[in-house]
Amino acid sequence: MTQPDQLGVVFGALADASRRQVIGYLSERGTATATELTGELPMTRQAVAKHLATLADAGLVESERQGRETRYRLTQAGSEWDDRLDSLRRHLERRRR
Amino acid sequence: MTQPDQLGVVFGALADASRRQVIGYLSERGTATATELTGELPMTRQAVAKHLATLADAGLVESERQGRETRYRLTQAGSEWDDRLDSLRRHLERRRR
DNA sequence: GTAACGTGCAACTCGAAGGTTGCACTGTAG
DNA sequence: CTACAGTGCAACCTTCGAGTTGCACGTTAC
Repeated sequence: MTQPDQLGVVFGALADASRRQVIGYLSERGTATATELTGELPMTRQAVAKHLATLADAGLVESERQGRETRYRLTQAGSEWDDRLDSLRRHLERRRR
Repeated sequence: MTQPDQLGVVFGALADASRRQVIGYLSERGTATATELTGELPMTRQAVAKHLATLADAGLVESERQGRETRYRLTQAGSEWDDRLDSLRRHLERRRR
């Protein structure tokens, strides 16, 4: 248990609904800044920035600074998880009825 | 965000390495009691029991009391996740090299 | 009946997670 | 050059999660 536990970090990142929402948003829009995302979530910019940092730690998101703004986008792993999340949601829908 | 968030509960349950270990163990053995599992993990029986409760809340595990012991086993959803975890681990292995 | 086993419940500690505010810094627009 | 937009950093608060100990209760064995 003293090992990195990559899987745990990823699941931990995906456990939060706000972060999954960010993934969905980035999947639609391609890229976004923390400030832009703040308009979509009921929290401050700094809170959003923390979520983005968590997603980045999990390797689901990457950032690039352009001038005075920092743009975030999904990594390959992040896109894959966006797809898996869709599948899972459909799976749950089916099971529930 | 005030909704049940099933997915969040499941991911939260899977985020812990000990709990993923329990899932693997139940997948191999079929069933186990909290006391049995305590032999496999570096923690007390009560801690294991809490993990099992978390897994049960997520719908990954179910329990049945038989006399003085309570036996746990994977639900259908739990078995599916055991498979997905295997796939994910292989996926990560490939990506890493 | 009594002793031992397996469990469940409650109270507690400790650290991390999610969120906030305040401020300093760096670009860009006039 | 000045003002403002966009960040990043740090301190703080509060809640939750993981783990512990202690104890009471039902079940099996002798």
